[in-house]
Amino acid sequence: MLSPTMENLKVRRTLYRIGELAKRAGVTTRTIRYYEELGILSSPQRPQARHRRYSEKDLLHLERVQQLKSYGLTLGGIREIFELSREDPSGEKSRLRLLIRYQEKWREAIKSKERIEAYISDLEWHIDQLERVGNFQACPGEECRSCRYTAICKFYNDRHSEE
Amino acid sequence: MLSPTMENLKVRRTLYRIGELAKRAGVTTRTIRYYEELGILSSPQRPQARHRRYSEKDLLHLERVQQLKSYGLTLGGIREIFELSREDPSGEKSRLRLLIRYQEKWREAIKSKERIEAYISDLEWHIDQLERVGNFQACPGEECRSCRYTAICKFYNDRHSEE
DNA sequence: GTAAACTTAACGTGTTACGTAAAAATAAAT
DNA sequence: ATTTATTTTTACGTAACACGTTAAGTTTAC
Repeated sequence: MLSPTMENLKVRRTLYRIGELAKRAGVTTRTIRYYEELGILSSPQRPQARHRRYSEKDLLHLERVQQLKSYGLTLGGIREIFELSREDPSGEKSRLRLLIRYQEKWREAIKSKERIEAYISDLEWHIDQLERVGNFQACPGEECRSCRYTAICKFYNDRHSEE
Repeated sequence: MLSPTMENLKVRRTLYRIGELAKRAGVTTRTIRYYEELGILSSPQRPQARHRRYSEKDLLHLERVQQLKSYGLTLGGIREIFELSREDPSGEKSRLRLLIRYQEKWREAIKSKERIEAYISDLEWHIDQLERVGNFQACPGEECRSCRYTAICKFYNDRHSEE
């Protein structure tokens, strides 16, 4: 465990102003202030309550935001994730609540994944159709009756097999 | 092949006005007109150039829109898909162009899938942390140095192992 | 012939993720 | 001690998205 003095030196050596933090993270200062406003980045220390000063840690947080954004999360979703992280999981009860909320997010993500997998299957059907020369079928369409692949085609077939 | 007369009878028997089509598809009339405006649904026939009349086929198209929406596509993306479907793939050249564009969409979808899979892994890491009682690590954070799971942690470790 | 449904046109809404001044204060450089 | 650069807050602007909501008139159904 490092002494407080050493930690302080270490931190103080790498204090950025907002412009430099922005440059390092590849965003604008507006973005950083906006994230602070949304509660995504915590308000940094300000010597004499003036300009913001950022540490290496703040840079990491900002990069974590970029990473979560790359997953396709909105800023709202990212804030929720960060709120989870900020919760104190020391008590057994709060740890369990936290676990449950992470699991909820997991289930949501699994659903998104399933949706996109259905879309991919759909596209693959079209690609397969196109690869068999001269056998292309539009979906939905009159020509598509023999297809049992998608829900729509199934619906179409069902409706026309009545009567 | 059915005679034109029979086809006409068949079609005429199932002509909907916009309100009924909306009810059947579970949308509002505004939505239907909006889709027409965007070129997602083609303009339906209008006897004496007055009110819109929709066939069973139009209902299928509308349901196809719902399906594509359920995949997470925007209306813009759906329009693009429909534009592909409308292209005539009879010529070898246009069939190939069509194939390529579908493959582009496929690659995009695969990327989306990869993004969400990364997010799921991320969540699973957190859940795993929480399931080991008393061993929770925030990300990013001081406590997280031992983690080699995410890019951020790796970055964090790299930076602090210099010197 | 009256009520219900439809027509177009156009403005409104709420969310998202910032951009872009403006005017004043502060920090850095010389 | 200036001058210059950067940062501060406040606040209006924006552009896409997917419709909602009048409004005022027209058509269709009963």
